[in-house]
Amino acid sequence: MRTRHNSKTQNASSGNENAMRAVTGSEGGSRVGSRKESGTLAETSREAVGKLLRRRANARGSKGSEKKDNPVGTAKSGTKVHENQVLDKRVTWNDVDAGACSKDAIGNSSMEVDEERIERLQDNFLDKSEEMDDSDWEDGSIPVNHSTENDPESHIKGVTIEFDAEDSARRKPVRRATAEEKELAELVHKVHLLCVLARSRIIDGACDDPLIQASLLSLLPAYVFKVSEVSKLTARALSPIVSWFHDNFHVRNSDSTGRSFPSALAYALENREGTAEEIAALSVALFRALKLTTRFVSILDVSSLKPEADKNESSSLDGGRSGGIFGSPTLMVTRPKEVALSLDKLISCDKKENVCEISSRGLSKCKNSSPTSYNTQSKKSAIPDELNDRASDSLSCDAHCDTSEACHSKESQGLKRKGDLEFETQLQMALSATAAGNCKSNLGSDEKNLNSDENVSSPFKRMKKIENIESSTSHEGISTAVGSRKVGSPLYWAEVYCSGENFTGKWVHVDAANAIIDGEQKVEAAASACKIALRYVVAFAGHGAKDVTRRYCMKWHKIASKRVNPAWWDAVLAPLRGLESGATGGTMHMEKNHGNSAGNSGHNVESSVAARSSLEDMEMETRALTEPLPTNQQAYRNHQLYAIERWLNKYQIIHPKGPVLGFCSGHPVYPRTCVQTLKTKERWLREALQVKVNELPVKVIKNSTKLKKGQVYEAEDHDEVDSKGNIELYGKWQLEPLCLPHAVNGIVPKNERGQVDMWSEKCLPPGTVHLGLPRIFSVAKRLEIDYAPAMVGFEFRNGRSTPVFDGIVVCSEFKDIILEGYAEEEEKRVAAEKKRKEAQAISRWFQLLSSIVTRQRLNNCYGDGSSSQTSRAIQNIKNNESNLRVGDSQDDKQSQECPKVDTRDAKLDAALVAATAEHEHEHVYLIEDQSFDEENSVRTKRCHCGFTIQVEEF
DNA sequence: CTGCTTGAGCGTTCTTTGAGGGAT
DNA sequence: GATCCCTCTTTGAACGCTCAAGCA
Repeated sequence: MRTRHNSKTQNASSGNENAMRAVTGSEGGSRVGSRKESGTLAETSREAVGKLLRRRANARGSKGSEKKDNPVGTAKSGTKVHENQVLDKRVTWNDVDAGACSKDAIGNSSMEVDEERIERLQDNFLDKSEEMDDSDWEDGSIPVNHSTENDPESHIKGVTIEFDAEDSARRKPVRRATAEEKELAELVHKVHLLCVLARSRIIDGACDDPLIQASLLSLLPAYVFKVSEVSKLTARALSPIVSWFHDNFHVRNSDSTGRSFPSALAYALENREGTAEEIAALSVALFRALKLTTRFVSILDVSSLKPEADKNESSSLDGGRSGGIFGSPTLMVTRPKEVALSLDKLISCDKKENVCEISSRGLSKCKNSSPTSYNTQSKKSAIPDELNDRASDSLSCDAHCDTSEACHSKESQGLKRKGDLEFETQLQMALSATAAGNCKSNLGSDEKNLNSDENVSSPFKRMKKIENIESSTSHEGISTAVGSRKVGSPLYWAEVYCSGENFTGKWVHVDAANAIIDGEQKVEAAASACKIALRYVVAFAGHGAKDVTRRYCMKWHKIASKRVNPAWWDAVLAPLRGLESGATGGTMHMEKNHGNSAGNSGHNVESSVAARSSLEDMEMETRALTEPLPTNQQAYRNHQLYAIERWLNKYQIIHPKGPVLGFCSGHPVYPRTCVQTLKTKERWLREALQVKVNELPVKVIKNSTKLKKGQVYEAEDHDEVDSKGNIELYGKWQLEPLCLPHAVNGIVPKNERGQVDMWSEKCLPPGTVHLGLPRIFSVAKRLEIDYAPAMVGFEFRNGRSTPVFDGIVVCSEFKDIILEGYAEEEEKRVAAEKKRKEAQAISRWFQLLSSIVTRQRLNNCYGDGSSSQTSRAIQNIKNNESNLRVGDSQDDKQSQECPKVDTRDAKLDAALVAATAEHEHEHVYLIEDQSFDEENSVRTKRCHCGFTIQVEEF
């Protein structure tokens, strides 16, 4: 009885009604039910739910096969049941939604569900439900909603569907993003990118605020000032200032005060604590105040370029973030509950030589000896305090600082959020991946390692346990990993130009908030641990920007596909790049240093800036060209640098076969530059290239296209299936420039079809010209000059491809003659065309006037009420005509209702209106009232009512 | 958990050179 | 009878890219 269409209508039109009814037990759905042929929706739902419950009771354990061997009824009834499930799902979601307003209805006050998210889920579901087949319906257990147990009817009406996660995952319909969705995602990505770029420029601008800088300088102890006096700045020299900054400024739980960024920065400075963004900005401001060439660097964490990516994330990850671009960590209003957990753990274990560690001793000393820093934190909530403690402890690499203890300490205050656990696990993983074994010296014993191993697993297990607990309560089908993602992630830092590094100078990564110097290699791992896509790392200075992703990204091939079209991105950054290089190169400090370091006083500022910029570009280029070989084969499919033969497509080949750069799963890896594209002879011809004599095809592939009937017969007759069934391909190295036969004796060399294929100008036979003019072939024909139609391509018309011609090809010597002839011909043609049009116009006028006269005569003879309509129509035509001649700008409606005439006499106007309205007036054109304009051959006839008509006389 | 293989879905690219019937 | 002009059935198959599932 009911069809899918029915279901959709209900979903779309009465979802809320269903929800209300389900929750409150009201009769809100009766209107919907009345649309059905028999039974209300409620009844149908009840019946279906009952069936479902029976089915589950009878056939539990055969979820997958339920559809096939439905024990209840026919396929039709199966559809019916599924449909009710759909309705019930909506009911449940709406329950949740409604529950946000009236918790008592649900009785589950602990349920924290983002309404927006639910709406999106509903929308997604509605969208998808339209596309789903019957096979896509999911089964689910249906416990009675206890919240409504007071209502006797609600046992059935208020139904909660318990989603079987495993089942739904297994049977999740494969739905791929459409082109439209992809386009939308790309647009959102671009807009988001621009927004975040603009935001970062604002931050960068705020870092230049002289007041902020002066305030920071006033706080600075004398010993730190030395850094500004160093002639050849090195990363190590930055250590004291970074240490001081780290001790005095803290990342705190953000509050959305809604301040503008500059005032928020001032506020953060005053309180010596702020968001990660603010603290990073303050560090940049401090460095700039010390006349260090400094950039503000940010990971532009924007919405995904792919439509599905965000959806997947949203369904499984951070609910707060998942709301598209607005949930991003680079919010205009900072997100709540940001935890100041940091990368401190990472640095503590990194013993890399070029990393300047901040001594934990110094920190603890500072903690103990300077109570001011604690005083400033007195306003903080307990959690950030504890987290700071934890972070500090971890920094000191103390045995007591491990995550397990953090867990335990946290545990003592109640259950830790699953998100925090997840994050810690991720951080642990990143830590172990990036700095495995580096802690040995501090930890001192294997026991510690064992401990740490245990600790890695411990929160993980715990998290799973919590997951189980939460899923068992099954109050919400949505992941509760809220806030787990991108917390404490490295999103902002500074880059300080150190002229004393690397002989030529170097931009050094400085994350003052986390007390990390020169930790550029750790950014990727840390970002990965925090599930941040490291797609765009942009450095800002002087309101300009430069993409420095290459410096922080070791696996470019992984992110290249996640970045926007490079041409667009380059165009966006083009105007900013100049500003940035201008700002980072023009300081006195730099000039002095460069002069000293280069030891060449002849260098001026501009050249040094250019040199610095190009050196950095070279550095990043070098990184691009020296990317390590991927270890998995898939990565070679579209790798920009490397290729393996296996992933080439049918028109590609490795030539020459060398050098072999390495091996991946036994496959030799070649440079991508060795990949050559092959084409057929005909295809090369289009590029004005021909295969050299005696060259054999480098590759032969099967022609899989089906031959037409005639061709098949022909092929069979001549036994040429093999020769025709293969496609011979040639490489570029087998080619030479196209050498077409020269035109001789005014004869154009043609192909077998008697034409010239004009794929490009290069395809033109020597001694000929292409005249791409319409109808020019007739001139050549008339002048008896040899020519060939110029075919410029194909187009599909009426289901088949047809050649497209554009003019002709003739020998050069006839070009002028033909063009002259063409000009004459065109002149004649234009004249003839004009003549024809005039004749046509005369003919049409004659027809029109004859018609009018005839109608008028008939009207005079036989006119009565019946003809009034025609008469009115003629009248209107006349009136409009007269209006047009007057050039009145009034609109049509007005001209029809209140026709204007040549004369402005109001009385006549009124008379005309009256006459027109009553259709009783008959115009009379007296000869003495007529005038004739000889110049234009126009005769103007006037009626005594004021109506005029102009007639063209020939 | 990661990487590989395989299969499927979807979008893009490539293909490619009339015939018949009515009017003039 | 020759020639011109208009309309008809407005492709569809292969390939490449991407993703998900299954497996090791």
